[in-house]
Amino acid sequence: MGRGKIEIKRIENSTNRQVTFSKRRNGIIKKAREISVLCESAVSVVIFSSSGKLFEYCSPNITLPKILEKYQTDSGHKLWDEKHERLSAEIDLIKKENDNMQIELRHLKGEDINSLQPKDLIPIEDALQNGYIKVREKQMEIWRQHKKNEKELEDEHKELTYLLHQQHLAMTGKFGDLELGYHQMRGK
Amino acid sequence: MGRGKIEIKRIENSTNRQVTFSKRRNGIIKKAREISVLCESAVSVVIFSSSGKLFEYCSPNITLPKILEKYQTDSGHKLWDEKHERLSAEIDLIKKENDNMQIELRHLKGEDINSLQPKDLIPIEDALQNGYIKVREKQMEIWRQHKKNEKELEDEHKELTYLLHQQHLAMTGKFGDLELGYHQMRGK
DNA sequence: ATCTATTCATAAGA
DNA sequence: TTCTTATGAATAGAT
Repeated sequence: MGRGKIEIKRIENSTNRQVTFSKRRNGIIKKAREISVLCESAVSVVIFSSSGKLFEYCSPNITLPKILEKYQTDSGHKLWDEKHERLSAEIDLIKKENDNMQIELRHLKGEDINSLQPKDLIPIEDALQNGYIKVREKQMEIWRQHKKNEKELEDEHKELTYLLHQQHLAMTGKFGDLELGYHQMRGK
Repeated sequence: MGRGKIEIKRIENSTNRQVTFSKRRNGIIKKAREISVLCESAVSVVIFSSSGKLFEYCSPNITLPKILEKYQTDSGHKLWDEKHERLSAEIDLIKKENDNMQIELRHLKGEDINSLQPKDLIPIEDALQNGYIKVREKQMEIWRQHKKNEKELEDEHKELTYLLHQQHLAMTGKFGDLELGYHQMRGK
């Protein structure tokens, strides 16, 4: 297609190569656009020139990430590196952990236990008893602490009342003396 | 380029569309191969037919992941980083869920309850009691079922024993008669 | 699939 | 780069 047929091998003349690149690149992208419209297909074209310049085409109504995601699932080839897999693996792991805990939690709440065997019920029962004992112990401890505080407060209150009374007595006594003296003086 | 010019718009005839797709797809991939050789450029073409079938071309001496990595750095567009972020966010979410469940579980087991307030202990206590009741109920149910089966088996056993006895009596009776007759004959 | 009349893409030249 | 144009390639429609 041109003034002469060319062999498909690297074009040695750099200028020629660049010109041909430019023309053919446009050609490919035009063709890509056409096929995506004519045949409503999703097309992605990514081209780097030998000098490293980037050119791309992607069908409308879709994005390159979406195309590549589909590419991955369809082809089975991994595009996103280990990091992606590590993350996915971690998610799987945590989800599994999650499920196990969910089950354990539900069992402790007495849910979904119909499918359990008697021997599976025993550790659940034990755990519940154990937990109950510990929670009760804690509540008792709090109660005792509360009582103790109350007692201390009461004692302190008594002490203060007593001191106040003593002080009152002392002061009354003094005032009594003063008043007494005063009246005595007046009376005299 | 064909027997007639065509407008660049969706080909309505499904068969035509498929044929055209096949021809043009080959054309594009051929062109891609040619430009990558002629101009030593890196080219990636990914095409999905409207039916979802995947076709691809990638220049030799390079891989799609490499092209896409370069694409990311050159274009600044995120292809999979976005996905990574989504995965990371998902991990965080699940981990949080996990932690909450872990805490709930530990509380139900009577662990880490020192920091709890009395009012926080109450729902835990309730849950433990509730769970315990349900587990005990289940155990009782199993026990009852077990007893019932045992009873049925016993009854059946009695029935069989009885039948066997009856049969035995009947047979002994017959043999007895025979033996009696025999001895009577011998004795005679 | 294969054929072939046409249109299209493009190599070389300006 | 862009335009021109001769020529080979691609392909639409038919078989």
